[in-house]
Amino acid sequence: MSKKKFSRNKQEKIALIYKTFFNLILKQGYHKTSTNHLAKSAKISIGTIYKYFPKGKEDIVRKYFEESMETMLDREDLNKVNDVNMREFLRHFVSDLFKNHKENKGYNLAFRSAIQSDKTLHEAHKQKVYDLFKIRAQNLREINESFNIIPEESLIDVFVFAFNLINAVIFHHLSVMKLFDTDNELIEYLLNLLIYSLKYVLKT
Amino acid sequence: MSKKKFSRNKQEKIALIYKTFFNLILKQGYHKTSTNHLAKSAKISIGTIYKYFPKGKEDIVRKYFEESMETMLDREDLNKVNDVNMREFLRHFVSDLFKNHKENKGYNLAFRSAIQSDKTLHEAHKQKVYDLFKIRAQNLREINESFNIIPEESLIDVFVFAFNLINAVIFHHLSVMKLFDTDNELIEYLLNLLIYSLKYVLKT
Amino acid sequence: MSKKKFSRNKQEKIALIYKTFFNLILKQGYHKTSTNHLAKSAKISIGTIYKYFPKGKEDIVRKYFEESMETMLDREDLNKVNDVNMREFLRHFVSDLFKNHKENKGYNLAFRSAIQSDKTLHEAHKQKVYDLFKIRAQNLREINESFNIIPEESLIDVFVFAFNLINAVIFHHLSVMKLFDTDNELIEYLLNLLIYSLKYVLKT
Amino acid sequence: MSKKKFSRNKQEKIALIYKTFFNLILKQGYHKTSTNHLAKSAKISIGTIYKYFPKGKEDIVRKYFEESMETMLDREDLNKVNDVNMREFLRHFVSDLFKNHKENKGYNLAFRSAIQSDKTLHEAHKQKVYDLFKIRAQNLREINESFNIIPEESLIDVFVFAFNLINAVIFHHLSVMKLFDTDNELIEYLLNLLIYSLKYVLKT
DNA sequence: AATGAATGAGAATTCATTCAT
DNA sequence: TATGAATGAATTCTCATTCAT
Repeated sequence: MSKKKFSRNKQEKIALIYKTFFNLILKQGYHKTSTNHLAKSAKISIGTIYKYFPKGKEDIVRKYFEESMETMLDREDLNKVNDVNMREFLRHFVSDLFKNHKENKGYNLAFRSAIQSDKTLHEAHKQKVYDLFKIRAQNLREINESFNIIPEESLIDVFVFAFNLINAVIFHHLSVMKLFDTDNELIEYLLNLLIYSLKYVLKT
Repeated sequence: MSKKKFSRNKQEKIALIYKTFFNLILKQGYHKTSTNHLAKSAKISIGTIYKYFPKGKEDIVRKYFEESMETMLDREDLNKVNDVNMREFLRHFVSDLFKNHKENKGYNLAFRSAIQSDKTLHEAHKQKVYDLFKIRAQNLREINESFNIIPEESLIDVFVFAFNLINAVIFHHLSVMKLFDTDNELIEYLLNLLIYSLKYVLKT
Repeated sequence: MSKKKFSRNKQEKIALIYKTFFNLILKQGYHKTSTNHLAKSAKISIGTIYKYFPKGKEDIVRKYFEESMETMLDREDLNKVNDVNMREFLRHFVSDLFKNHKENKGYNLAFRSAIQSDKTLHEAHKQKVYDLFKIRAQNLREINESFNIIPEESLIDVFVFAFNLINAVIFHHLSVMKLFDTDNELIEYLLNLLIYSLKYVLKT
Repeated sequence: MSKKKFSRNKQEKIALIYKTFFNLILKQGYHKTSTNHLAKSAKISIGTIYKYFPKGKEDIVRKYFEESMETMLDREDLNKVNDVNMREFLRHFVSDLFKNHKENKGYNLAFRSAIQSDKTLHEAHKQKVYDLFKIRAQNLREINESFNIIPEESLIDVFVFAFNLINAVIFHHLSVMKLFDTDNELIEYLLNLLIYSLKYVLKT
């Protein structure tokens, strides 16, 4: 019981750190948001922050991304792919990204801001995205034979590319200007964009 | 005459600062590039940098932005559209953005970083982009009647969207990995992407 | 308990900063005493100084002023005047100013320098001095009826004048050359100066 | 002719430098007034300032004082002293100081501010005052035998002391609060103060 | 586990002064 | 003589990170 309670406190504190940190980034930008400032804002000691995130700011951004991606990519249905529901699979992919963005709009804006401000972070993020899609690509190739025609590297590259492309559109739609009347319209558009891109890049 | 010489030196020095700064950013990222470091790299004294750019790094980015935006807006060939070949016009648009990105990668990185901690710059940038496309949209509507069905505002929005989308793809492509064998292939892909997006959003 | 210990260290550290700072100023003058130099001298990190005095040198002077003025205003013996011995009261006044000057010479030097570039501080100082003498003047008028002929405002003005005059003499005496063999001689001289000035200005 | 013209230009430029410099000090304080800032304000090149004042700010303050003192002390009547007109001699001394202060109030305030902000300047000023009164004391002792009773050093000290005392009162009167109804009243008061002080210090 | 005082490398910035033109 | 671009040492100040309590 005490374990659970501690763990809940821990989770609450981490959530508070994320929330405060990303809010500050949104207000002041990544660089001007210092760990000390974050500690004061969150009314948590700087020591506690370094306990959960030993590498400081970088760790906060990194871990936030890992957590949000891992929950998203752990969906069961994404692992059931066959020829018939390939389009459906991609639709899920797009739709999940969109949902995640929509639900965590503020966080994701701040996250983007952080990544664009810091080269180390940017590189680390790129690597993480690559690693995540490597696992996914390997999975896909195990499950669905039709993917074996494509070399693993290419498959990963295409996923990464698609991931970034879709994120860019969603980001633009959510924060710059709304171009689509309904969410479904946007998702349909993104899906077509994705399929076209895949076909183009994979030359099929 | 002596005045001219001074003024030439001044321009050369400013050009040197720009060049060195954006190269350093390319290597190390924006916030790891300090003004002192920049001075050493450019073999210029720190005082000289602060003479021309009193607010330091932010000023360098902002002034380069102001200067380069003027040239961007003045490009005659892009503002003169004829109805002979719409696809050709859009290809120019894409190809130009691509060239610009390739040539100014350091600047673009710097700009993305600088924008985070400088809301005025951010707004100025958005405004400039909007103005740029307002002119183009008006041009298009004058020359090609089919655009008159679309309200001017929507047309501008779509262009801004396309601009950001293409920038995102190019940015991603350049910094992450090469999915396209040649630049022309990428441009062709982007062109199709753009045309598809325009059609979709404009519902034509 | 741990809190108390922290708080004691904090006060000790602040006291150390004051002491070191005013000693350095005595040796080198205000503007040649840099915060880094101060940190090294006090064997304290520069960060600690900026923790307690976020605006650096100006803050050190200002905070010391605020703290010391409170003590100065709180001196009971000076605020209790009886009519037994007016001359004795004025001697206290002079002697106190003299002691204060001798003990806080570094601070006084610093203060004079700091005031030059800080109008708020200057005004605050003038106000404090005024308030200080307002209380004394009121006291005097309550106790000694002969002062009731003089309007309160005039009485305060005369005190402020005397305060500044005596400070000027002491300051000059301490920093330039010794014309008086003993401190008591100087005090006696100042007392006569004061009494003569009061008589002259008040036309009594 | 050309020589005269140049020389007039030079004098005008020097006057302009004094005026601008002391105005800036009055506004911002001594330290915050940089030579570069001064050059811009006076619309004179920084090189020109360093031509006339090779040691920069320090030189400006120093030379201003020397010039104003030398004109003041060059008065003929000051050199005609005898027992009878000793009081008259001192009255001249006081009255001249007061006139100088009144006519150059702004400059003198700024000068005071400069000296209080900079130890080197302060020391140099003290030395200069000492030197000036040394010459004067020697003069006096040559002309008027009654001064020979007093050792030279003491005589200088007393003059310096009196000079500072009177300056302090005048400064206070002119810039802090007016305590005397007419100038003559102030001068009479100062004269008495001076005579009393001299008597006290010289123990005669 | 939690705290927050303390650290100090290093970034930003100023300014007196020089010197080529 | 006059100019003002250029210099760089010295200063102010920030912030990620550690560690004793």
